[in-house]
Amino acid sequence: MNPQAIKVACSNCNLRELCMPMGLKPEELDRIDEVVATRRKVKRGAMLFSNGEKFTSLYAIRTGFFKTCIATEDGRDQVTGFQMAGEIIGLDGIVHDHHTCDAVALEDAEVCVMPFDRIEELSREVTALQNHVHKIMSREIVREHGVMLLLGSMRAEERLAAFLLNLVQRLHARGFSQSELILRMTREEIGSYLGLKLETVSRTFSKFVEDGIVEVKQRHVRILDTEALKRIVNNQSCQ
Amino acid sequence: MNPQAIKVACSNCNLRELCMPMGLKPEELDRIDEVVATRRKVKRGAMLFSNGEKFTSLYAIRTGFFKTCIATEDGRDQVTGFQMAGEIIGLDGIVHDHHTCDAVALEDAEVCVMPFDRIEELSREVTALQNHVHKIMSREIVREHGVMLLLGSMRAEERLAAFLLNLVQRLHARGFSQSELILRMTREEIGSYLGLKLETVSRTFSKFVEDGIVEVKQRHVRILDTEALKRIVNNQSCQ
DNA sequence: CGACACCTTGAAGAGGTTCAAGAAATGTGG
DNA sequence: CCACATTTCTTGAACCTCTTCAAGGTGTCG
Repeated sequence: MNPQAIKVACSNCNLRELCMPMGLKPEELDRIDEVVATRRKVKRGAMLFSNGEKFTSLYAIRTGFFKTCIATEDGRDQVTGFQMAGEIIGLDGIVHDHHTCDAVALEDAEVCVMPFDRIEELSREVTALQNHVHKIMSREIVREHGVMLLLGSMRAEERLAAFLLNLVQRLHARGFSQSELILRMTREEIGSYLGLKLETVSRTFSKFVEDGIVEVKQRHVRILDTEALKRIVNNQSCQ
Repeated sequence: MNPQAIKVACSNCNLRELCMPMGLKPEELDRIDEVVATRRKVKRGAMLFSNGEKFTSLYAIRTGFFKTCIATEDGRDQVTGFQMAGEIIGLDGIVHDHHTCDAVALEDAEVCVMPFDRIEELSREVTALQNHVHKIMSREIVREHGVMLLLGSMRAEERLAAFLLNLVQRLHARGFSQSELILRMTREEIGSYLGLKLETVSRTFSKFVEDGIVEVKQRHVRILDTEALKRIVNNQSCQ
């Protein structure tokens, strides 16, 4: 895999508002361009980085779809997130200068490589960038709180409903449909993320179909009743 | 509750190595002292900050023990972490300038108040501080990955074993016993953190006692067989 | 077109929850 | 300092959700 060395600019990237700070002065914007060293293509199924690998850079996803996951010696495996265009990946590597999870492309993808030392250097000078980096990390912490809530207190239907709502919401923010989506991951990967077995994911999809909440044809999902999904997530059981 | 305004210095704090960067030059150390504005005492049961509250500062725990938790409108509740001396709390607030969880003192506590704008300002000048802030946030992200693995793939015994090992390990790093600890939280709070009901936590403790792995008298726990706990966490099931 | 990966569905079983009752510890006010 | 109220913890029994095991179906890619 040869990392393709295409020099590119954030300043005319249409994802800028997703992965970079907004409201920059022109001269700051020029400096931000220095953050992105190169772009790199990652084939479906290939790893962007893997557990144990030396940490050098954060990556902004330009196109494609990733999963991050951790695997333990004893064979356990946990998907810790799914990432799409405009999202930043690789934050786990900062603490120990080595990555602690794998990032796998679930479809052909392209990322902007942002060497972290350059980010640190530049964010000492451009306050907006510094603040942006902090917010990105904090956002990831808050997102994970949400996943903990899901894994710790929700039942299968609630988990899958929350998962679908979260996916369409993020896709919608990127200009895609509010009601239709194509899953880039397998039932098993969804299950891993949601703390369920793939059979349970499949059964729960089937139940949603029976109830007229969604249409499912393999990985193609059409949401027929968003409100019903929201009710499933918010209502019931409590504690 | 009157926030006690005692001006203090990191430079002679024995927790420095836990919450501040190491290997600073003397002049940098002096500057770091500027980060801590005041200290604040928090009574057992009181909140350091709460969901929705304006974010202004990070807090370094000097003494005492906290839990952080999120509560949803529909009555769900999830403990997202337990924090002890030397740990930093409040990172969730950075993204939206408001806290998204509650931080509750589980015993009388004292924290160092570190206004975040001051942290940002200073970390533009002191590279070691900048790097330290990044590492702290990344560490929290990695910790949460571990919790996701626990919640997503472990059974009750494995969760409790992992929980106990994590607690003693952190306590030991602070000079306490490797084998004895006092739980500062209730069974219900442990359960919330581990995605279990309090009865299950209680039963699992009882099982560990039967198996001669620990001694439990209410909140006082003595670990008799650390290796057994490790085996419980690492071995079995897989998939 | 055939091999392989992925998905669905059924039936049985296990692990954890729920409900309930009682015991132990803790805190409070007289 | 003791009595009482309250919180916390333990344990049992029934139940339920999700998992496990198994088999067959569907889709995809070389």
